[in-house]
Amino acid sequence: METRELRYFVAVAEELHFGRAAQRLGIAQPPLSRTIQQLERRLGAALLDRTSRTVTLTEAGSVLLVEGRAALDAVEAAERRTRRAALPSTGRPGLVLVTKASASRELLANLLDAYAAEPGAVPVDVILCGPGEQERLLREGRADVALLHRPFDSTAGFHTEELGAEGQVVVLPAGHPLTVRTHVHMADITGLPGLPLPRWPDPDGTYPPGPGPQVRDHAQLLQLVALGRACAVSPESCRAQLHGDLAAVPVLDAPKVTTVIAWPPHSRSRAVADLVRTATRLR
Amino acid sequence: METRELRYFVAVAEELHFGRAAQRLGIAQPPLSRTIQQLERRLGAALLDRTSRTVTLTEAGSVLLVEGRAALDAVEAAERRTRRAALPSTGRPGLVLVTKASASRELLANLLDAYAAEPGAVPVDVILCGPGEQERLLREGRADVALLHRPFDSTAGFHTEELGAEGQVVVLPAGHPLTVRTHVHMADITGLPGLPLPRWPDPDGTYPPGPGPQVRDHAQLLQLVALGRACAVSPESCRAQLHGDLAAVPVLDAPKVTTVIAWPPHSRSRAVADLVRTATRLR
DNA sequence: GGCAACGATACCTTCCAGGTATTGATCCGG
DNA sequence: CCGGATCAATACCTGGAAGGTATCGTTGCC
Repeated sequence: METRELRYFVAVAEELHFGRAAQRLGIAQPPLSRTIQQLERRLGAALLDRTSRTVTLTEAGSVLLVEGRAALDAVEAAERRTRRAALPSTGRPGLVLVTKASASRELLANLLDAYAAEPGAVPVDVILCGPGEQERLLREGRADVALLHRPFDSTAGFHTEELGAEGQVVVLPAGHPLTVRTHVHMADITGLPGLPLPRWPDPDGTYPPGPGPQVRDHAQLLQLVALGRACAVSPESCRAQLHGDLAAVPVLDAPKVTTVIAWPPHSRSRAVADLVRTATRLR
Repeated sequence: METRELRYFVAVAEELHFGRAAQRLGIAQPPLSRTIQQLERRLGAALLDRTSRTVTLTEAGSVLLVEGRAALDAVEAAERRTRRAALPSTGRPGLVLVTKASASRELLANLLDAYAAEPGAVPVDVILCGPGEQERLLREGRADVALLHRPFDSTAGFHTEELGAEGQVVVLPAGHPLTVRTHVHMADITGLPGLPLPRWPDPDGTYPPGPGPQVRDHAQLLQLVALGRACAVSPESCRAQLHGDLAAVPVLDAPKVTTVIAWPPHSRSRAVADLVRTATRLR
């Protein structure tokens, strides 16, 4: 199977429309039809059910959509990492680390400082991104290591080392009645009148149905809390980012949040290994 | 990047010889040279340093060798899983489970029985293979789920659930002086006169240097122990496979062996999910 | 029933993958 | 120091496949 065929199939499977898929790929529709037919013949498997009005995925087609995306990601990662490895080493980012913008500044700073002090340390670029994006960046080879937070982020398919665990707090508008408490339980905050928990986007960018405002990142969320439109359950370390309008109260029975350092399983880079070792020593 | 280019590059990188690589690929040498040149131009990176006598990998080339192999595995897995999904469901293996031939028969039997009793269970094919092969089968899409044993097997790049842990025993020829002991420590058995620990092959099939006989699987190993040519440290559960010529004594300070069930991170299969759930309930 | 939408087919053109023959560089034995 | 052997690169040719345009056949819909 060639990546060209995979790209074509994924486009059709996502659009479920040969014309639009062809347009997206920048080719005419007939060659696209033909390529998909060849692919089906070669695999000995129908991938799409087409009437002259609708296109739907067969069972085999859904499998190839999922597996094919993963394979394309892997190819893209190989290409990107190779390109990076070929850049002149002066000034090239030796390592790209990705983490959530909302993550603990302290842990990250400690890690970067400690690593920089290691013999043989290379320059580290830090990418801050919204929740859920880190895994994609790591899979696509845009980053070498990530700081993830279980159970929010999935560590699917990566090597990981745990760096630490912390409890969670509920973030409330300053002056809210609950802020006088030394601690609360989950039951105290689900269904607080006027302060629903927010909804985060699914990996595909859509929001699950239900009450609560839609948020895209942590800054947005804190803004909404300050406005009295939501409350939030967040790791303790976010307290460092709270300003006067916000208050935090520990939630005793909220799940512990584990910070892990994650990297692609076949990484052969000495820099990644050094950084991970530094991180685990920090613990 | 096309998979054809990747396959060609990997062949050259492994052979470090254009002629042999071309032969292995079943093409002539000139088109191979040209394809690699195109690839290098497109990546903007030298992958190979060639004098007219020797070929060596550049830094970027080593990166592409590792990443490219992973990408090719992913493509192959996509292809194989799609083909499987297209087979007529009557009699088709719904699930392929791979485990070491030496693994506990009991756990596997319990798991298969419990899963078969689930509503919606599909037929499960079991592949037994030598140590170290499971990860490859899983990565290449030849299997859907594996039973691995930490710390022997790496769980690199898979989702896992722990199923249980066990201690280890030393397996000795019956009648060996140590067999009268109720337990031993590692120090008692490293350097037993005439009974060295065996050497297992590396992933590439070669053996590390050193003393001790080379073994390829557990049956070989037990044979060697029975012959009085080696001793072995193995998980407790292997006792079920010992016959009269062999004896086992617990090793108190040997690392615990954890049995885990592992599956590819993007598996969307309900059957895999059901099997994993069954396995964790068994625990 | 006619029209619009949409995938498949037919047919042509271009380009590239692959083959053969050869060159050019380097190592090595004498 | 020379001649042959080795090995990658170059030159050139050919067939097939990828892509384009025009058109057909089916189907849903007003």
